Amino acid sequence: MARPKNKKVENVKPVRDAEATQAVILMSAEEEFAQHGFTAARTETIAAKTGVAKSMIYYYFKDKEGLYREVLKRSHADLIQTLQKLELEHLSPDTALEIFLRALLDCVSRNPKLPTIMFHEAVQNQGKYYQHSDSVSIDTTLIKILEQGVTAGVFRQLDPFQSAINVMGTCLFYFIGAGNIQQFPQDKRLLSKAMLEQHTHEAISLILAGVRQV
Amino acid sequence: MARPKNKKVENVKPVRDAEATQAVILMSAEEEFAQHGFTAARTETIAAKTGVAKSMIYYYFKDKEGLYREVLKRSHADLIQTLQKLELEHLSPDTALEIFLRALLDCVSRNPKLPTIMFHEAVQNQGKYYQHSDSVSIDTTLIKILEQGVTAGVFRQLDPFQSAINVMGTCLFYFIGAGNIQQFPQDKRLLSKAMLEQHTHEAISLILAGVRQV
DNA sequence: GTCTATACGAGGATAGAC
DNA sequence: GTCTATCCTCGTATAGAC
Repeated sequence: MARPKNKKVENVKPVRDAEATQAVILMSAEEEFAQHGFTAARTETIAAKTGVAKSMIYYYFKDKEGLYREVLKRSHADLIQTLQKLELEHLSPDTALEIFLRALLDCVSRNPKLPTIMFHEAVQNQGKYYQHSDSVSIDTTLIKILEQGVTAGVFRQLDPFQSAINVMGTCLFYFIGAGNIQQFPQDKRLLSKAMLEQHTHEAISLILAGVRQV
Repeated sequence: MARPKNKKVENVKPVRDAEATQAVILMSAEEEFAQHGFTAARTETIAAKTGVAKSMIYYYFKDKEGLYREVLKRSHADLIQTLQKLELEHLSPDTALEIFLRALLDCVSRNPKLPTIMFHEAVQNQGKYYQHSDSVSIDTTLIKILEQGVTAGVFRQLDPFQSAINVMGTCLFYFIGAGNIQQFPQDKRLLSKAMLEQHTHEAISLILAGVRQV
């Protein structure tokens, strides 16, 4: 059976599309790093899931660390940007908090791997691949909101620093446990659209009720 | 300067105390596994921090996995036991919740490495080293308390399952971030006694206020 | 029980053909 | 740009002396 000439129907692999190749590597790498962290991640596993040769990783990203840095950068980009353009200054603390939380939860719902990536980076590498701007500034924003709420009297007497951490925990821990608890029947997977929306709602309710002055 | 005879002051190492050797290995291993998880942990690093030879790990624990299992078991023992003997059945849901939370936070404050060990196990290994009894039962207890509180009307309308996860997050996330955020001046280390007590207080306050019916 | 030395496999990285 | 084949370091695990 003859094929149309000038068309490689069989042997689809050598597409020679640089962008596409990088994209699949990055996607596979994000998954691997999210589950295992930098050290325990295997370049071979990353390559295997893409279909492209392992050496492509080194061609495009120099080495494992280069790939890791790129994954870290891209994973955080969306979150950083979203939170930066929030304009919370002129809002009341409780509205600001709700908007902040909704934005945060939207981001991580879109990219559920982000919390585990952050976690591995924080625990394993003590955050050494983070620029001082990144996740630090996230917490700073939240601390400020809480501080203003306390002084304004709309939030109860809480420690802004400690509470900021706990609030983040309420939002993000869900995604850390997700991998472990997801062996559930039906459409109760923790990362299904319905469950993610519910988590967003539940987390925001819990936090707002938790900080409010009674 | 002569030393008392029959006393090895110099060359302290060959003590030949089996229990002591195992103990130092386990302590060092717990630290290493807490930071890096099973795969990324290095037996050489574990041994180096103890002063005993690397081969002692294999002598006492067969292999890296055997050591890991033992660390896992011991780390969880305290928590499992403490929560099992709580007797929460005859208490009102809000009192039960507070007691449960205080017990949980006491345990993890005594052993701050536990949350990161759990985390690594959940994310990296998808909980495969867990028996079905362990951390699952922790959450089950919490879910039951929340359910009873909702039906009794003392808690607001919340989803017990989702809220249980979020409550755990409020308590435990602190310890996950601790390694990363601890570069703080003075006695503001996140794992200092004062800060741990404050965290216990802040977390309980946030949760109780967050679930209560208004 | 403890150590040193070493075997062996896994995994990161490179060379060179196509 | 992509692949295959190979190198070599690092890390687990064992052998054997003390």
